[in-house]
Amino acid sequence: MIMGRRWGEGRPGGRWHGELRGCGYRVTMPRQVILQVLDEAKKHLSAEDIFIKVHQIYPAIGLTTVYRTLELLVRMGLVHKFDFGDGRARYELCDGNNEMAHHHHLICTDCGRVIDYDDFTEEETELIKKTEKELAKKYDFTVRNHTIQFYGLCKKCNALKK
Amino acid sequence: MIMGRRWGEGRPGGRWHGELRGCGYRVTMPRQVILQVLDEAKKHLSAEDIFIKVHQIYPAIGLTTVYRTLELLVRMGLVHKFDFGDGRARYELCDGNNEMAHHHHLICTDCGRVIDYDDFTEEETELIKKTEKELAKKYDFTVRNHTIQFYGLCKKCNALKK
DNA sequence: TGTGTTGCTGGGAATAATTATCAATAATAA
DNA sequence: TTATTATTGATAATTATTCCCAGCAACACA
Ligand SMILES: [Mn+2]
Ligand SMILES: [Mn+2]
Ligand SMILES: [Zn+2]
Ligand SMILES: [Zn+2]
Repeated sequence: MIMGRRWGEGRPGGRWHGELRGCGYRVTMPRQVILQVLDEAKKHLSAEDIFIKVHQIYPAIGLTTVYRTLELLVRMGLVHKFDFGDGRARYELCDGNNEMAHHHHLICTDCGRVIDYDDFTEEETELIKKTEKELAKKYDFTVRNHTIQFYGLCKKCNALKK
Repeated sequence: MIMGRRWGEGRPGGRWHGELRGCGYRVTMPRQVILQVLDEAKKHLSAEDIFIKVHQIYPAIGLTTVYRTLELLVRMGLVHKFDFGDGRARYELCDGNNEMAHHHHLICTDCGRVIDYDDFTEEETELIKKTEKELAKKYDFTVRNHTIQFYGLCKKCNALKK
């Protein structure tokens, strides 16, 4: 007797089968490929970036579906949506078991460069956890995630100012 | 002999005379009124909110000028620009000597409610300062300010889920 | 206190990201 | 396999923000 294997298991985008079904959503090709693209991405992508990458794997994809799916994944808490101030949203898979660890951002207000930053000190991680707990208690607010962004001037723009 | 008083001094929007002139900018009515409105605001306003309020004081104002001025003030570091994920930017006067102290945000991903949060512990404030210093050194990045936002479910939406 | 320079403004048009519509399609339960 | 209905994709619509440019006004310098 062969052990049953759930559909999509082992396939790049099929890893999230359980997550989707668990929330009562259907496991469709667009959803799988979008998740696969997000998973393989090493940096924050815009909706259009994602559309282009998905299109190479699954040409039938529509831009609307990309937006719709991203919104869904954000609601599900699987994806982070960021705004770096350039008029388009960026998306990153939340740190699960995968590549991209949770990180914060340094954003240059001059040239728009974004630096990912994830080598937190023990102290930092600890304090954030503690703060979240306190906020939860004080405001009766269930914290699901957070964004921390530092704005200023990057190395290059700093030099240019002098 | 009467002590000279700089133009606009004492007037609500004239408080920033020095800031503007110091950067080589002209002190115009739109700029003064926009700053006055931001100063009197108790909460984060959208560009349109600001336009409407300014319009009551200075009806000749144009929406374009509001956007232009806000961009200028953000570049000058006098104003904070936020994105709460509803498609429109929000603006708050940076904590100077004035009303609104520096604060962070709790954002409900369900209903969009935004809670201002500014009763930091000594520990929190300290760590942020320390982190900024470390980042400055490590990435050669001049930190000018930061945003910290916690996403999750507010009290009301939490109750509704059950 | 005039006057010239030029930074600043306002209205309207243009742009571009995101959403809404809706008939066709395909995932899932029976 | 078949029925149900969530999901999709093309297109149109929306909407925040930016561009453009002729007229205006702040202010440096008389
Ligand atoms: Mn990132
Ligand atoms: Mn606020
Ligand atoms: Zn830069
Ligand atoms: Zn809520």
